[in-house]
Amino acid sequence: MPDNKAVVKTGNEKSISPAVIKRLPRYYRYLGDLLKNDVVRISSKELSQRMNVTASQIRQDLNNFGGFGQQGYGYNVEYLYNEMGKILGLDRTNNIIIVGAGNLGQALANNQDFDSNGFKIIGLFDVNPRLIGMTVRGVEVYDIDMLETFLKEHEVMIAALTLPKSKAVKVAEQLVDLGIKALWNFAPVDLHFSEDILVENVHLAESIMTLSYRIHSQNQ
Amino acid sequence: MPDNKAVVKTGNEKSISPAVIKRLPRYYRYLGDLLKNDVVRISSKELSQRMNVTASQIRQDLNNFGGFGQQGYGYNVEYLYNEMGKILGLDRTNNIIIVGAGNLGQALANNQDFDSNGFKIIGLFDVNPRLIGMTVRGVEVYDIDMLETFLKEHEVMIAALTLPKSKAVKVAEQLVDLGIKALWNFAPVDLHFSEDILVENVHLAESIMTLSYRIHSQNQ
DNA sequence: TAGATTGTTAATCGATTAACAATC
DNA sequence: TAGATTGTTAATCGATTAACAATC
Repeated sequence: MPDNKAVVKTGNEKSISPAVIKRLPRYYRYLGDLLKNDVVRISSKELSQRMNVTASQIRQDLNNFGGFGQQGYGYNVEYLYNEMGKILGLDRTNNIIIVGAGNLGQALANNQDFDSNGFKIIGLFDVNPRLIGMTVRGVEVYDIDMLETFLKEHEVMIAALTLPKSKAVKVAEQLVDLGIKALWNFAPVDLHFSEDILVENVHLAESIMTLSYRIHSQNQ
Repeated sequence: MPDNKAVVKTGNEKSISPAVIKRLPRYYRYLGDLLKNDVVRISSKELSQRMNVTASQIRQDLNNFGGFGQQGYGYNVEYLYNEMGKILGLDRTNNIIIVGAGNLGQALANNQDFDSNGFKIIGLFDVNPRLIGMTVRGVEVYDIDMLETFLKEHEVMIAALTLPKSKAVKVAEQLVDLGIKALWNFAPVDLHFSEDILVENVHLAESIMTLSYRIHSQNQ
């Protein structure tokens, strides 16, 4: 009987490095722009010049997911754009709720970029009675007490956390308990859950601080 | 006559790697939290456990800027916090203008985190007559035509760009012409200027896309 | 002093770039 | 076919981790 070690697969066979993953949306954006400008094909070299990266990196990155190009030709823009969209999970509708309907939550709800990429904001939640009942771009603001009911009735994977630091951790725990799988966290705290709960942080204060650092370190 | 090559310095003698720079604000945040909780001293080991990084990395990162610790003792939290603040340029007032006074611009203007770290939003600008004249948290929204006048009267290094993609590039060029040194760009475009103009991007669409990628690639 | 913990050098790991054979 | 450009392997570069002598 032949031993069949290495036959059992660990789920994620070839895991893609975080560095690569972070670059994917930028490729997608450039390809979308090219498509809009009716560019039919592009070589890794030309794309590299536009994006200010190396052609080698582009080819390496793309080949993590398959051979999308053709020798002597380059890449078909529309095909590659669509394939990248599938890789990014943009070929389906990703329902999102926004918890915290203040300025930032409303700004997200109003952002058209999301809709056009398959993200659909289907509800905002807040504790503030002045906000509850409002609609933002057609999306209602619900009482945060309605979360459980709402999440039973709608399939939602992603919750954006646009609420004060003090409430973020507790609400995040509640959301995870209610079945949310991914947190898009705008609060200046680090959230820790089990491995299968995904967290993507947008730390604005940290972003502006790195800019400040660079300004003040510029000339020594 | 001794040759004195290597005496002329290139300005930035030991340039800090981008990876390190990006971690600095997070250290600063943790130290601030520790300080608030009246923790007087902390070892790299304990901090590493709280932050979920290696102690080695913390020591390496900090030692890019000097020896802030003491053998056998660790780091004095208040001292290190203050030193990090200086490194990040938070020990002075950093004036900011926000160009684009929509939801996102208003959200930034309302964000208290910035004030407490030495960032001061001193003006918003927009083309929309409905917004012009409004105040957000005490800060006025000006006609975008007033930019030149305003920037002559105020010392501003940083401009936040919270306006539509279509206008971002042109307005950015105008701001650079008017002497702005750093752009905090929220529009989904890449801005390219000469080396001394700093750009920090916050690409929200790209952020949510990486989350989407991770969701859909989770189980194969 | 003994114990703890830094600062720093050396080793490892991972990511980027270069090179080129394969091939359209 | 000849030229162009990919896919992929190998070389380089940079960042992280480990180790430990220095020292408080």
